[in-house]
Amino acid sequence: MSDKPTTIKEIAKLLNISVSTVSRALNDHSSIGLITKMRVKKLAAELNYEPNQRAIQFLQGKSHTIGVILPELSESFFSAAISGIEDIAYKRNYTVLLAQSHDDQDREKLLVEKMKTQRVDGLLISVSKTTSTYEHFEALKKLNIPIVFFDRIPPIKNIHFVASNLETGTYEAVNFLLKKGHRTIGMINGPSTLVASAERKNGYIKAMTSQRLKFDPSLIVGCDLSDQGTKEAMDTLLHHKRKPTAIVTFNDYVALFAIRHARSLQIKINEDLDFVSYANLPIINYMDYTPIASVEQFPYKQGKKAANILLDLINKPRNDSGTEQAYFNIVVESELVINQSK
Amino acid sequence: MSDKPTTIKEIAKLLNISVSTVSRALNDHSSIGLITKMRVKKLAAELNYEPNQRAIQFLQGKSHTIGVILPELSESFFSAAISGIEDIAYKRNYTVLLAQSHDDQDREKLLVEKMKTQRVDGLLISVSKTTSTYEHFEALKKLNIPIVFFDRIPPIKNIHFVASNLETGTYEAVNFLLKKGHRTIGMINGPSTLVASAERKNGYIKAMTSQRLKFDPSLIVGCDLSDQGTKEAMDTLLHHKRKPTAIVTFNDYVALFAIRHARSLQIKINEDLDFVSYANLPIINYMDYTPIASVEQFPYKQGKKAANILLDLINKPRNDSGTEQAYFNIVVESELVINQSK
DNA sequence: TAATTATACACAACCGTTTGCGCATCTATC
DNA sequence: GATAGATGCGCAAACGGTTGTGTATAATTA
Repeated sequence: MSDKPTTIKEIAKLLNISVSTVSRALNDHSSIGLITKMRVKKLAAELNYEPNQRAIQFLQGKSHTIGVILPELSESFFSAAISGIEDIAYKRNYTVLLAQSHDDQDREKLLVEKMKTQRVDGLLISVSKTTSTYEHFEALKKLNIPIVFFDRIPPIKNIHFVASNLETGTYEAVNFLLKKGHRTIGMINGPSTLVASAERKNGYIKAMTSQRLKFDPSLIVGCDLSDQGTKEAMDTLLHHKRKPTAIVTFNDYVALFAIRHARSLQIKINEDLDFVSYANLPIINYMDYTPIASVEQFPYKQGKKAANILLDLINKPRNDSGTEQAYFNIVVESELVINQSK
Repeated sequence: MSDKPTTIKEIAKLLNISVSTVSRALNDHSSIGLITKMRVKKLAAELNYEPNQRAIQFLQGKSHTIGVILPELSESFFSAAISGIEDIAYKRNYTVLLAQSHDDQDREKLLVEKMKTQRVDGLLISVSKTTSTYEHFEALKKLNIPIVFFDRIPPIKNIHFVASNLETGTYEAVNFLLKKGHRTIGMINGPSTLVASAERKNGYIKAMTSQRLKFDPSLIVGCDLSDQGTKEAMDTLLHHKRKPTAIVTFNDYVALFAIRHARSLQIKINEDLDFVSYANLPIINYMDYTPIASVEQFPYKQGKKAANILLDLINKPRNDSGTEQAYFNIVVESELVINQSK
């Protein structure tokens, strides 16, 4: 029946007062008399009046909206992250515009563009794997739309970001294995192009050398993270002249496949061979043969932190003068979690 | 340096022409001369002009935005669904406003309210578990903002919805087990308050009776879906006078825990006891002891379908006359997927 | 050549709300 | 009783586009 939402004009007309009076009455402005305020509020309530946010956003040049671009929403890391982002946005009365790049650079560029024309107040982004140029972010910077990069950080200077430091977690993980008595520890690492691979490697090296053990580079094998690649990496390690008694895998998918492969070779998991991985999968606890420990990256927490930083940037007094801008480079320490169930 | 985005006014002033001419030139209106068009477009490109979508949305009373309210983004079913929703929205040039209710009725109400004040063109929602009243949806209806309910459907009349029919999938699942030779089939079902539990039960009964087998209600045990509840349900079934040789579990979490419990009792999975479950978890394929088959609900596909229906509703010519409104009640058939890896 | 018709642009209203400013009316002060 | 200050409200501009209508100039036709 009723079609268009009630406007302030209609209220004004019905009460024979001006729109400005209605507006001020609703906002409890001091210059409006008590009786008028009451009359306006009463009618507004009856008509289910609600201010048109689009109009206000337009008028004020603020959208109270943040854009979020993630590679893949169905990846549990990112869905946990967006959950944290949305929680903070909700709490701080912001709205979330969501989009996924599907790890496609071109789509990512289009999405950044779209976010810009949508006039988001800020952007939170985890860049796609294929992204190799970064000019599309410059445009936002020029418009003073803050960007907070998240988890997947582009290799450029002067940016805000939140990411986990896998080095410390890896260090803990390897140390944990060393304390358990392992001396030959293998690692199935990711592609060397990823920052995350380097961090894992560094953590490994630090742990070994801190125990005055010699670092053997051949115990770290690269992997394209596919099932086939994992299998090949495992075979390389298992045929190594110093056969490892424990293996650190790049992520849970790799771990699970590696474990399965090892079991098919009659290797006894958690007896002959221990695994440590990085937590991507929530249900690892339900499984039978699992890594004995995981490096947890706290995606939900990271999402919350990134969102908070972005909103702080949006609401901080503008950096009008030529004073130097500070960049938030937040590192969420990863942490080793010993698998309880085993 | 540059602060505010370029506006059409600035272009007009620089070229000494009117804003309307600039607008029409940019939109290739026929009444604008070729030379003028070129000049305008050239300058617009130089100034990186982009139309302010917020202004256009405001002017046209359309936001080209759909709201999506889901209970929990970190649940894989919903993250897969939002992925499908976003893909369709992107393809059809709509924008997604995302929020999660955390299965809290009050928060859900607030979010619906917020979506309304944000003037979304339509709403896609999977209602929270605790939602028991439904007036907050009525307000949207009055404003002609279409709602498509999704997966979790409220028990009210005259609504659009997309949901999966678990009855057919369950029927297939039980039938599959019967064909494999099983005669005593147990079921760990969910709380009887859920529609989904009834659907599973009905599918079970239909499959049994269609094979002229007697339906034994005591072989279906309810479960609160907790680990402890699962364990108790399993014990009930395993101590049943007719010990089942196969069990259908409410979801993968229940299945995995049930399997672990059975194994701890020295029961040989897939020899002494077969399991069939409902697919919630993407990585079930990586596991060692898994259900031999799963009822797949295609959340990604459901998300796409729901989004498409919503956008069709938004863009269909208004139902001005008193003609009856048709309601989309789309049922996405669930489907039995035989576990390949076993 | 005058009348007609395109052509190419400008003017102005509009969307819903906020907000600075101006202007009455009333009360208090001297 | 005149003046000052407070009180309560209206007017109008502004945000950035779109679009219907008006109008001057140029091209076409009779």
